Order: sequence, then structure tokens, then C-alpha cells
Amino acid sequence: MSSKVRVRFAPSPTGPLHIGGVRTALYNYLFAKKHGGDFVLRIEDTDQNRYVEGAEEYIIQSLNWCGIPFDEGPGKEKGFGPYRQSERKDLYKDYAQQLVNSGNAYYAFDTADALDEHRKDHEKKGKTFIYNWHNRLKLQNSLSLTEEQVQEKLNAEEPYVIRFKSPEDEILKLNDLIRGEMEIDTKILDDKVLFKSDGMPTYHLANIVDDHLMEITHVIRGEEWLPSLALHYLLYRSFNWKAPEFAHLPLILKPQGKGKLSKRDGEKMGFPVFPLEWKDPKNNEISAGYRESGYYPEAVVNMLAFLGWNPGTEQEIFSIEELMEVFELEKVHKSGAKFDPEKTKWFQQHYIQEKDNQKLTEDFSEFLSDKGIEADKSKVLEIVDLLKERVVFVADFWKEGSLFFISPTSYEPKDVKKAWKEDTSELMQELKTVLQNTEDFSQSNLETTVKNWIKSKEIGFGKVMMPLRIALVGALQGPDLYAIAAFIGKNETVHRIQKAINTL
RNA sequence: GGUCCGUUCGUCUAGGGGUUAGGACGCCAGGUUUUCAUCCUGGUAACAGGGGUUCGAUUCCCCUACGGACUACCA
Repeated sequence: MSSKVRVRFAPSPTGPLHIGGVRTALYNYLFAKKHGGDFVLRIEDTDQNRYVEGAEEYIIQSLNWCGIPFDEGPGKEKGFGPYRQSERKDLYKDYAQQLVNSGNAYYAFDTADALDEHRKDHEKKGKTFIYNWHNRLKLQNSLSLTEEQVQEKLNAEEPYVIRFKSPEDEILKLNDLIRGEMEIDTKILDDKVLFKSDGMPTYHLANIVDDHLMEITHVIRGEEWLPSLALHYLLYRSFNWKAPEFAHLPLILKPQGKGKLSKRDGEKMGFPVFPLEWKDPKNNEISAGYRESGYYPEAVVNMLAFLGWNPGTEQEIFSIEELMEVFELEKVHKSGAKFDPEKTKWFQQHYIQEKDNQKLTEDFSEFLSDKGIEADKSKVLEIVDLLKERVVFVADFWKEGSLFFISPTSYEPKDVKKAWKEDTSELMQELKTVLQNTEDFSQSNLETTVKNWIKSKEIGFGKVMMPLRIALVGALQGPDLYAIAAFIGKNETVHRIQKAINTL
């Protein structure tokens, strides 16, 4: 391969980037980097009606957060720009015209209403209306009308579109890097609109023109584009351009039930479907994001990479650099994959365990500040040390560790029933005294002191440790008790024991 | 409805004409933790169905079923 690999991710700014879109971007990125190529971001905003404020910024921020930044795109001009199709508007008309001149496309004057009628009519008869070779001579276009009639309409500035004239009888052999070769009969193709009456190109035209102009070598996109592949192939041929290689990615499906993963699935089952939180500018509705839910980008990327692809080995944990090395389009699956929120959590748990404690201390300190708690860094580090192996998210440090800052406000009834017996109060009273008389309140000394005391009393450990845990934690859970006591100190420990005795 | 694409444990998947069909998540059990979680060990569980081809098919071919995408002057 002599020419440099260039791929593109080409979303439309119609809302937040779905996790499936992120995966498409990721695969493009990995493929580009594996081959030392460029990853281009192009914004496909040819439909002004669907444009959503903030969506483009959202897309860019998402890619950056995931660690898959684009080499070229809006704000990163590298000689192929502009990278927003709305800013390339003037380009497309000429190309459409070129196709009309070469006989590969034609003007069509049929109104939207007229076509709607046809469609409804066909539907009633159980048929599908297709605008192509079999009926185009009966419709209003430059193939059915005389040259004079067409010129008249054009002069009168009647609205028109430009349609592709798809061949009537040809078997196309198309190739896809993931699916291999397939055959399409052009008979069933319709004459797609290339240029709209509002002066904008449709996706099909803009996409092909831009991919060509931007020297894209590999088009890696979602499976929803597979039915358009024949059209795109024909378009390249009509322009006499070399077509890029194509790869169509399988879809990400709902965890349960039928169909593709949607925003509602996330809401229903309580997992994010978007990389970053998104606030809909229209109704201020908020959709959860992976970042805000506490996931690390490494976890999201690793999870996404393995949805529909795997390297064929048994290794599942991959950094993005490792992914770049082993990623192969040929190993991408052909069928859709059901999304599994549990597995995402597993990846997250893995990556948080890999983080160093300094970084976690910073993250947790920030979390505490947001809660209005300013704690000493060394104290926070101590907590992180104690709790690390128990957490999946940074927020879990609080869930598991709030007991270091506030004494229990309630006691878990089930655990109280199990641990707090008739004679417990008396026992705790005694223990309190023992602790009050303990000078060295370190974890290790506490441990020997309490153990010795229990032994001298000749009672079971559980009889003391369980109620003590209730007193300090409020439930039968949490990290090492001596560590807790040492951390909160003598006064607080004694205070919590007294409080438990009073309440229970 | 039409066109195209697909189908290995519940889920993500490895494998590929002769395998005890492998791994991971989940789940279950045991061990560690005098709690809980983590961790460790073990277990559960799959080639959609029917025809071919073949000495042999989960693997190749065909059909059926099921799933998915598309079927706009949306991308």
C-alpha cells in the first residue's frame, strides 16, 4: 500500500454521541494508528433541520475524553478542510452537475406531495414505491420531459432535486473487509436524491465527494450503511474515482429483548448510553454519561473494543496502545452484540485497581470537597489504602468510607438482631473502659489490647467484635475494625460505643 | 411486504471436517477475611432446526426458522 491510510469518523451533530458511535470512532482510530495513518473528523451537517446546538462540541469532547483524538478536523485544519459539510456547501453542486452532464444523474421536479401520494398508493396495494428505471419515464424529470420543458422549469426556478440514474440490469460485486464479497442486482436500487431542493447535498453525494477530496482510503462505518454500499460504489464509478475500501460494523443491541441499543434502555436499566452527560437544549432533559457515572475512559474503551471484536487470544485487558497494535478489521464480527452493563463494571473495577493511590487520593479529595469536606491529604490517602480493593468507583470510597467522617446515624436492624444480645451492653461498657485506658491507639496496639482482653474474659471473639462493629460502623460490614478505631481516634471510638449502648 | 446481512454457554466470544467445544462476565459452591466486599479454587451452561456433501460435520452447501439493518429532498 503506497498511499497513506486515512480514515474518517463522520457523525451528524443531531445530539449526543451514542456509545455505538464511540465504538465506530474507536475502530477507525485503532485502524488508522495501526497503519500509521490519519484519523479525520468530519461533521456531516447537511440537514439543517436536525442540527442541535452543542452537539459538535459534545462529540469532540467525547473523543478527547476517550483518548481517541482526531488528527484532522474542525479546528485542526491540515489542508483538506473545511471539515464541516455546511461550510463546503458550494462544492457539491458542481459535482452533482457533473453527473447530470455525464448522463449519470438527472433533474427531477416531482413534488414531495406527489411522491407521498405514490408511496401511499403503493402501500395500499401492499407494494413499495421505488423511483427507478421501471417508472422514471412516467414521472416528472429530465429523462421524461423534453429539453425545452426542462429548460422552462429551470428558468421558472421551479424547485428540483438531482437524482442518480441507477443502472437497470447489472450484477454488482461489492467487497466489504468484514463481510467479504456480496452481489447486488441494480434492478432493485432506487434513484436516490443526490442534491436537495434546498441547495444542499444529501448524505450520499456529500459523503462520496468529501471522502474522495479528503483522500480517505478506508470507510469504516455502521452496518446501517450496508444497503447504501451499492449506490456509493456506483457513484465512485460514475465520477471515475477510485473507491476506498469499506468495512461495515455490526450494531450494538439491547441487553435484553430485541433491537438496537437505545437511550431508553440505559434509563430503564440504569446504565449510561453516552460517554459524557448530555443536557438536551430543548427540554433540559439530562442523559447520564460514563464519565459522570464514575467510569474511567480506559474501561469504557476496553469494553467497547471487545464488543464485536477480539484479538483471538485469551487476553481481555488492553490499553489503547496495545489495542492499536493488535486491532484487525478482519477479526470484527459480522453479527450484532448485545450490550452488557455488568461487563463494563468489571472493566472499571479492573482499571480502578490499577490506578496508583496518589491519583485516587486526588480524585477522592475532589469528591470530598464537592461534599464540603476538607480532609487532610495524608488522611485521605490512608482511607484510599484501606478501601481500595473494595471499590469500583471513586464514589465508593465515600459509600464505604463515610464512617471515617461521620458516626452511624442508624443501625442496620438485621445486623443488630444478629449481633446485639442481652449481655452486650454490659460487655461494651467494659470494653469502653479498656479502650479509654489504652494510651497507644494505633491499629496494631489496639488489636493486641482488645484480643488480650477478650482472651482474659474467656469469651468468643464474635461476641465482642460484632457489636463493636455495629457501634462503629452501624452494620456488619466494612474494613478492619482496629483500623477504623485507630483512624477515628479514642474519643470518637468511645463516643460511638456509648451512643450504641444508649440506643440499642 | 421487498432487498441485504447475520445465527457457538443467559451475555461477550475462541475454535474449526475427527477437540473432554476453550476463555471472560454473570450465577452457584467452597476457602481466605472472627463482618461485608475483595481475592483464590471449583462448578453450572452452547454449536437454532431440517436436509445434503463426507468414512466423519458444530465447522462446507441448500432450505426453514429466528434476529438485525435498510426501504425519506435523515444521516
